[in-house]
Amino acid sequence: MPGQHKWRKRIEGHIGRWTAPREAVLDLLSRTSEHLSAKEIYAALHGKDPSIGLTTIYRTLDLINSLGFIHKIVMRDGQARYEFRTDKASDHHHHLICTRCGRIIDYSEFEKEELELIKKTENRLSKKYKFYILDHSIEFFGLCEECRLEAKPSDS
Amino acid sequence: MPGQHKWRKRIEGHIGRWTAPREAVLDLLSRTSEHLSAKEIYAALHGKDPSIGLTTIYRTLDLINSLGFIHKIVMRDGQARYEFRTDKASDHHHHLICTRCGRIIDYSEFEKEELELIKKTENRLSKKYKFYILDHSIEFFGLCEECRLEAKPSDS
DNA sequence: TTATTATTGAAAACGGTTATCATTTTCATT
DNA sequence: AATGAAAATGATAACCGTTTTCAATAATAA
Repeated sequence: MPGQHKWRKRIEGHIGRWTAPREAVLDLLSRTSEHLSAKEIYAALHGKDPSIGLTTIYRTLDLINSLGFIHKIVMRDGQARYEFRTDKASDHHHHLICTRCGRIIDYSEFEKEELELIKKTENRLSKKYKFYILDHSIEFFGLCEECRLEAKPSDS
Repeated sequence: MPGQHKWRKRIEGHIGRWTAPREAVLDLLSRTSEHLSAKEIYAALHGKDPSIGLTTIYRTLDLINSLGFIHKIVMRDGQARYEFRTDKASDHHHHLICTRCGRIIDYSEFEKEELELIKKTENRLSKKYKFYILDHSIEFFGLCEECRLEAKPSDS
């Protein structure tokens, strides 16, 4: 199934050998808007093809993360979650994270103002602290609607 | 040594029983500007008083974190670090994190503009996503001066 | 001082992730 | 298409930060 995915030609050839597990992981992540954990990815893929191993999921995620094709988010419980990175600039977004159920909402609204301030701040911080800034993250923590209706706030 | 610390009267009485380990952890965190891990706190305190256990460090950190006296940051490697929270509003700050050596730099400059935008964004996001926002975090990732001079960028 | 009950420390368990290593697969070269 | 060297894989064990368990200890109210 060559050329099936828009992202394939962008990624193939920059990733070592093109193997079934690597394609499967990229395919799965590219199709979902969820922020999947390694275990969740393993469960999904192992269901279809029991020959795939959890170790390879981790290795593949490491690889494509270090190459910048996905984005790794470390949750407050120490578990990592992953999301596909498109090549569109509009892909950039931040997160609302529910501290009770762990749900993650992406938002990319208000980007212009935010981006402007971020850039300005980056410049200033770079100079002042002689820090070479490569990336940033903005996260809001709180309760999603469902959890707010049910619950007492959890820890943070 | 009662009343020795400014923070003591703020905290004592909201923390269950006032025990030696709890005072020691609070004391240590209040004296440093570093972002210590549980292990580092354990090493420091166990050195002076070998009767203190790592378990208690974790439990104490959990307790005072959930009471809001310290702030817990989960690093990208999954390890948590903790910093004391003063009662001053000026305490609020964000982080520059070196992805190579793990060094954390606090910054609180440019807070006015940032805070303004954050508040506005919070309001909009709260409404749009019906999300009750309790906290936020802004982090910049990159290389500190020392690491930039030496190294090839690491993963992120 | 005593009784009650929270807190503690040691050890074992836990959960996500990483290292080990023998086997399998890819792919450039025939 | 067949070969072979190197890369990638999967099962297992190890790792490491954190949490649970449980009997012993210490803090507070009476």
